[in-house]
Amino acid sequence: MNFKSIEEKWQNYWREHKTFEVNNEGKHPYYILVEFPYPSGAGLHVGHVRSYTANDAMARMMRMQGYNVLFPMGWDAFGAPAEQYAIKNHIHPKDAVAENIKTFKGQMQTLGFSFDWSREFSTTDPEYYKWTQWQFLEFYKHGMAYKDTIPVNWCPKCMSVLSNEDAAGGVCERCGTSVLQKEKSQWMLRMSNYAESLLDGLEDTNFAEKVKLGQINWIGKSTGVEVDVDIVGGGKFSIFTTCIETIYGITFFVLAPDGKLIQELMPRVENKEEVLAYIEETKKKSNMDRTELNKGKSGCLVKGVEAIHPITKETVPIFLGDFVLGDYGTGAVMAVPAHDARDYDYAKVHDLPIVEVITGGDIASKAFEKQEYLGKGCTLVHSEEFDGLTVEEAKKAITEKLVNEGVAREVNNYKMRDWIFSRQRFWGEPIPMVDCPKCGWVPLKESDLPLLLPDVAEYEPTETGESPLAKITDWVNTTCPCCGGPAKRETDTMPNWAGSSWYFLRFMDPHNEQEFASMDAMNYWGRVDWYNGGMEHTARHLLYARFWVQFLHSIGLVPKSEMIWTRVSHGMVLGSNNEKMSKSRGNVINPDDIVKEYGADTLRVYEMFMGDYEHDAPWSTDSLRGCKRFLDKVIRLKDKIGDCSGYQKANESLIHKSIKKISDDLTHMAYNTAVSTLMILANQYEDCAMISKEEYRVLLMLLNPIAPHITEELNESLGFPPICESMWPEYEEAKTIDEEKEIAVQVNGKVRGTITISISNTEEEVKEKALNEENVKKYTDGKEIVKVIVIPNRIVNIVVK
RNA sequence: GCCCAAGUGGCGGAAUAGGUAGACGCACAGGACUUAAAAUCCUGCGGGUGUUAAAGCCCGUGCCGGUUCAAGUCCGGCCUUGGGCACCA
Repeated sequence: MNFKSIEEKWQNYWREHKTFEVNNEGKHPYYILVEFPYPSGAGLHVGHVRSYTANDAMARMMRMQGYNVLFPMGWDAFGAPAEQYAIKNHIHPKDAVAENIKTFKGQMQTLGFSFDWSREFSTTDPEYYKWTQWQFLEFYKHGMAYKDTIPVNWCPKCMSVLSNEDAAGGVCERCGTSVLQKEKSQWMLRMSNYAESLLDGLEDTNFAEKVKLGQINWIGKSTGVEVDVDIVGGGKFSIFTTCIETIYGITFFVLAPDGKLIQELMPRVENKEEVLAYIEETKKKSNMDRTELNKGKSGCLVKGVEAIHPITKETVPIFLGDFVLGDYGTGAVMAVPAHDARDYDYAKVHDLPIVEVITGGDIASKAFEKQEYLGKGCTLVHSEEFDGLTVEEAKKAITEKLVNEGVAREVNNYKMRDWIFSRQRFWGEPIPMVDCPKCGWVPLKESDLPLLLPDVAEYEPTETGESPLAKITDWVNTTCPCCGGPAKRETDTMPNWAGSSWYFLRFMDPHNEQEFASMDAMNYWGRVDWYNGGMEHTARHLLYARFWVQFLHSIGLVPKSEMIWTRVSHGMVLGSNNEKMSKSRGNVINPDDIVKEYGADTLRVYEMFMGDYEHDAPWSTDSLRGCKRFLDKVIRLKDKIGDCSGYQKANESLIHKSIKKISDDLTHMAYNTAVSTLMILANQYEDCAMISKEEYRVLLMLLNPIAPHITEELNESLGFPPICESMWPEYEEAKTIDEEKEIAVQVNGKVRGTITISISNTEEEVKEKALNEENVKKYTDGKEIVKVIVIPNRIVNIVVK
């Protein structure tokens, strides 16, 4: 059989019959979403094929089960690679993107994915990014977007700001360059306002546990106490601590060199030169230096400014140290070297006293920290009236005392910061804001959206790190939407995560010109029922998307605060050498080559069969050939069709079991066992002298979601209506049970034989059969039978003494 | 350092609720068909022991213990490998 022409034939059939296009009406809406790709120049990866096939199989089956399945596809096409490519090749990114989309879409179509192409869009379409800009203005109008000069993650190679999420680990997500800190004026979204709500909202989702945990860790909530500390001679600052029980152990305070506090204190500082030099030194260090290379605890004493201990009122010195971060907590910490490893190291380096306030550790050698002392019944010392209390009692009592005195508050802090929303790039959504010398920052009028990207010849960032848009003066110079006077446009663009933060809403209503999506459409679909994507997006895309939705919900623009119900992830397809596929490793498999040589159906079956969907799996062309053999066998089975009313009984229970198993597996990501069940069924048919048309068709129907082309072709050749227009086979529970079954008989937990039982056998009958089994008798003869355990339909265990 | 996931044949991997460990496939070996090759079909395939052949027996799911009639699965303690976070007070 010529798979190429069969595949084309059915792909055309589906297109012409609009088989997979859905309306926003009808019973049982179900929204299956697989992350839309960034259409890179490399084309579709076999990894894409794995997740698309899996979700396609689920979508195809559910359609046949009567669901109105929304299974859309689009393009996340803004971003650095397109821009880099444009710089290199001097073509407009939009042309490069159009070319890549064409390639991707063509590849997807040759693989037969049942996407509803009538809903396709790209984040780079003005009709789409108009609404991304519109939503940014909503953030702005509700005080959720603001401009601030802050030290930001700066990639010197990309010459752009990175969000904390993009700079995880202190290196640029794109190019791996070590990230520097740089003061820049940036648009920010107040994501930290939603920290608690993003934690709580996880309750309203069905995300995989590891995804929830990933988000919880990234948000990084810690509960503690903020304490005011008076400064000798007037003034005060605050510190945040989760270990208030150690407050009597304070021997110094440490301020962040990049924080605002030290700047305020500067006039009173006696060793200004030394302090300023240290601040400068810190700025020059990249994140890497600060974390990896600099655990030596650098810092310097701030002379002339001393603190007063909040309880003992003793005078305590203040230091600077870059292990304290300016943008976490209050940018200042109480240092208790006896009970915190960082403080301990700092004290050792700077020769400061160490005072033990919790018993049980060995302060002479190292700090006795909370993870060691909590919950062990350790008690306080050197802590005045709190001496003798356990750590847990003291935590409560000291907090109470300070709160009552009005010098402390219980607070939560989060590692997650506000979202840095500016990028100094060309290829992104322009931020629709205008800077007017009279009116300040003014949003564009809604009627002026979309604010289009201009056509330019150069895409390189400027030498000062400004966006290439800054060079286009006739675009930059505009009039103020407020006063009409001359003003300048914002030249930064939005990060690549903006468009993907709400695309799943647009798919519900992709052609709406009045709204980003109508409430009716969103109410109809409800939410994304099933969202499949990579684990690497847990702390970024998925978090941004949830934040975006929660904000839109808070202003009444989306129906639910969580618009994504189940989130699952897939494993990678590795090279045959078990390493990540990459050009440099020379282990890349191009899906086009496989489709050409083996056909789309074979590739689809293989990728479903290759292993546990959620885990990485290495590529094996040998195994792929095995899947080709399986499909060939299915084709050959057609020759066995005949009149065989006498044989049908033998297959009946296996057929019912197979329907049950595959229906179940395709919705539980057990694709590999679904394929093996199909193989078992085909093997069974092969052992039959003849099979009926109907039996054969069940196999075709069950295999169809995974191998849609060949099954449609075989089905048609038998004169049946197309599978994609038929109902999914149903099974009867009663018929999934075997009449007869072989079960094991154990003696003292060791298998000594097997017996064949029938469903009509009573427990007594089963017991008797077991006791009479030849080999079993060898082990029971002359022994006392203590008891016989019969697990119906499973096993018998005879306990002897 | 902290958090998560995973360790099962030569390989990818199966094993609902604890109930015959190794389904299904790959690779390999032997055989059939063929002038030959391909394709296809049959047989074997964890280790050891045993036998003309079998039956049978012993060991076996990273390691050490435990619970149970019964442990790949549950509990305690380790080891190893991936992944994420990392001076977050």
